[in-house]
Amino acid sequence: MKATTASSRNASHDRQASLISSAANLFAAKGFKGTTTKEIAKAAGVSEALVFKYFPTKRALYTAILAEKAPLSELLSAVEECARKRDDQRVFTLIASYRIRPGADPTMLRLLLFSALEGHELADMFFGKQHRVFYDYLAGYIQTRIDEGAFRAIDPLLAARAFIGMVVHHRLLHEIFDVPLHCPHEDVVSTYVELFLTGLRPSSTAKKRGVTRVR
Amino acid sequence: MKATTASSRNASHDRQASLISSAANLFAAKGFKGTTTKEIAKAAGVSEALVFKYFPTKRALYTAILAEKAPLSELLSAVEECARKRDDQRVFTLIASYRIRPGADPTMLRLLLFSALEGHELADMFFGKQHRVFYDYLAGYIQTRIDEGAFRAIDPLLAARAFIGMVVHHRLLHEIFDVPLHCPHEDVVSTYVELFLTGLRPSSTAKKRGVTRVR
DNA sequence: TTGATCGGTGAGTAATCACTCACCGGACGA
DNA sequence: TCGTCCGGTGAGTGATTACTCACCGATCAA
Repeated sequence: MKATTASSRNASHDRQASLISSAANLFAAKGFKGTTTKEIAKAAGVSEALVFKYFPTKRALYTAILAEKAPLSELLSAVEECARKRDDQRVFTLIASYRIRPGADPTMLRLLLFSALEGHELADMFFGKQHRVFYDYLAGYIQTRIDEGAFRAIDPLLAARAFIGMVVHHRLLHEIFDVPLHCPHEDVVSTYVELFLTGLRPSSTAKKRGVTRVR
Repeated sequence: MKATTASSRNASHDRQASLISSAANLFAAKGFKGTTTKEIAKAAGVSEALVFKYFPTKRALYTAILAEKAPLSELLSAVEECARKRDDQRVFTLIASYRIRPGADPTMLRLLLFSALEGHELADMFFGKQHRVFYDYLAGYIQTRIDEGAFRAIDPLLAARAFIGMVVHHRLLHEIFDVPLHCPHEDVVSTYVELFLTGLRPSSTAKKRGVTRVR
């Protein structure tokens, strides 16, 4: 019944992976509706008909891409290491550098934005895997540091969003809007981290600027 | 030769405006390639053929939208007022509230993102009108306050991007990724402003955390 | 050798796309 | 009353789309 040897199954899997990779680049560059199945086939070096042997519809191919791509976790473990040592500086520097690092490819960010804008069903899941973990983890860490008195009292989720916001917005400007970077990324990272951590430190003098909590 | 009375010219202009408005909503919701001219016509309540009487191509209609939309400047004057009085708190609160305000419609942000992602020729101009002015103005103000000793030394452009980054990212999460807001926007704004301004204040003690400038 | 089962393709198909064109009806000056 | 614009439309046009199908050649167990 099934003559699928190991090698043929490998070859089949390779084809599938190559299709996913080619399609991901095209979808990231031109969006779902902006990419044709003929282009995908040409980019993968096969006929258009073969695409539909591996994926029943164009949308299924798109879904397979979003479901597969979720590369992180090697970062999270490094961050956790620093978090245990309460090295705030390095915790935030790691996260920022990871996102701003020069070689980071824009594919993921563009794919994420396109999927959210075009309202794909899996966009939420994609966002969850790619970003939500950072917010939750960061918010938890910030809460801990507040409890320990290292940070001043602040909504930890908002603080986490603020930091990720700086960093992601920076990528957005650079990769999507082609705004040129006028200084090396290390400086960018350290400036953001410094700005953020300074903003979180408890004031030595009991500060009195009532506008913060109540309007 | 020209029997175009004032009223007819008005009617013509109204049609055009109504087409632009209908099309803008659709383009914002589904992108350029995701929107059909038939849909635009139906949304405006006219025949598809009429769309092409007013705009030679679908792309020309899109271009007209981007070229027209640029609503701000009433904000900038209010900000300048506060800037003259060196009311940092209010300067940044104004800018943040303007972008986070509850009634702000997501059309502009989505249009901006779509145009940048889809690589429209006018995307840069659109971005310039909608956002660049803020960066330049803010960076200038921050530089002034640094010179006056009110803020610590920091790259003013990066600082401006950091602040706008927090705010825009917040909108992005809310409007594009449907992340729920867990607290009222006034609190969000004041938290961000407080975080940012605290991060900019010169340290009373001569601080010594060498990581900031050199890697 | 046979024949069955693969991976792979060229040549379609129906639907949809942006865009065109011949034509309509009513307002208006003569 | 007549002619002439002019805003507006229904019914197309060719091109492109996602997707299908009949078919090919290589491989390999029997």
